[in-house]
Amino acid sequence: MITKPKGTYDVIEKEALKLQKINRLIEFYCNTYNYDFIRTPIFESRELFHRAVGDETDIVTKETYDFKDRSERELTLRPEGTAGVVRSFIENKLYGSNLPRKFYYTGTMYRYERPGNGRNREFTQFGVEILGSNDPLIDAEIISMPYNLFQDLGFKDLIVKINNLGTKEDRENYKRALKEYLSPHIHELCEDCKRRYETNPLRILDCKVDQDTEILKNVPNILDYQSEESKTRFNKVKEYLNFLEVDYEVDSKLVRGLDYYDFTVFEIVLETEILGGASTIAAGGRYNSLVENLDGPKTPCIGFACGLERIMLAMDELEEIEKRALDCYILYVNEEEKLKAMMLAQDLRISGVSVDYDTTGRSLKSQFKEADRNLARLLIILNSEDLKKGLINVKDNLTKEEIKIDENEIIDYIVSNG
RNA sequence: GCGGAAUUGGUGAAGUGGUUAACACGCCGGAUUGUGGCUCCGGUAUGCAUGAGUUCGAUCCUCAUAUUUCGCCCCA
Repeated sequence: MITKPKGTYDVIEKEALKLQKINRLIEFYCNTYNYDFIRTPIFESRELFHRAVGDETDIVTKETYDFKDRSERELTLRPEGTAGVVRSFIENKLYGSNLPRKFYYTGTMYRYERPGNGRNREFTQFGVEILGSNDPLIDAEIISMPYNLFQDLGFKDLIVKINNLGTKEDRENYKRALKEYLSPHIHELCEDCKRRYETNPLRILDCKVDQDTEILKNVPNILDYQSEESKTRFNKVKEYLNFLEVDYEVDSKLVRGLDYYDFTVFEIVLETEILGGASTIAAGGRYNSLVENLDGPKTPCIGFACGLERIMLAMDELEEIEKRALDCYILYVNEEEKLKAMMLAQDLRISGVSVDYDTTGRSLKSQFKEADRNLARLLIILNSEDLKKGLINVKDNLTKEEIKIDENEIIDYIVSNG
């Protein structure tokens, strides 16, 4: 038997219902927020991700699916969605007018990592990118949008964590102060942090091992190392979030794994047993230098991405999603009736009524069961005797009332009662 | 990339080194000679993740592989 590749999964049955529900809600929300749909390639040139996500990030150094095509082009399966959107924005010269551009997408992303609960090698992200506005109001809006959407889905225990990374200069200043503070304590840190001290000191902040030590508790605060302008900006974002009634907490140790972020960064966390260690369901931030770094004009941007698999997992805690109900199920026994069932189904379907009937040779009893499994509202029970008189039996599957309808009026009757 | 656990039908699962692998749900058929969802009866794994080994004999022991899962790392 051929099995699915490691870290992939099939969306079927209950999962399919959950995904459809999420997708409908996403579509609805993005319309109300006036976000335009965008689709970009699943694979891009390798260089794009190296330059956008960052050469030294874990995502690029050890998690990408890289391959060469038959013409030796170096390609990479996208590990995230922002780079492709920004590339498209630049390549199609969308920066000329109509700023800001607001895009949303859903699509599969690929990261070669250890699969587990809420982590897959092929996974789906819903994301939004707003290019061309540096207004703190946009920061607040892009945080409140998924926040509202998740609440609408039924999630209660949402925690929004925000932080301000400031400008590149701010971060350089802070890194210097951080290293200065940590240098006498290096030997007390965990092995990973010793390495991070040189490569990416900011990441020490959210280390799980050293988190509770005195050293990290008294670490300098990134918010104290920012310019007045940066601080003012952050205060505006928080003020707007208050107005939008987003319940947030400032987490000065929140740093993100992608290099392109500056100023506002945020995570939306869902506290639930089901998700275990994978409780961040959406995350994003501002990336004001990325367009420029990818050879476009200087354009301030912000975006977020949300992992649909994690949401689907967490939805198990919510009430059951009901299956799509069928308007009508046709039951028959003999060949003559079967032919009639087929033709009736065709006429009804053309009229916009959802209809089905058995094609496996089931007994009449089983056909009733099958109708119930499909949550059929009306049953058409064909009967040769009545058919000869031009009559068709229609049974209401709720009230169990059955009536005989003239063959010529059947379509109208079903359409108006279905 | 490192360490732990798991893998029996459509599903939930019990079980044993030796004839026909419990039980339940589901599904299919019948009782009900064309109107069901209750009841009763019957059927439903030539196989216990895959491959190899030990053995007279393995689903059960050993090893390898795959997948899943928990923690680390990282992230959505």
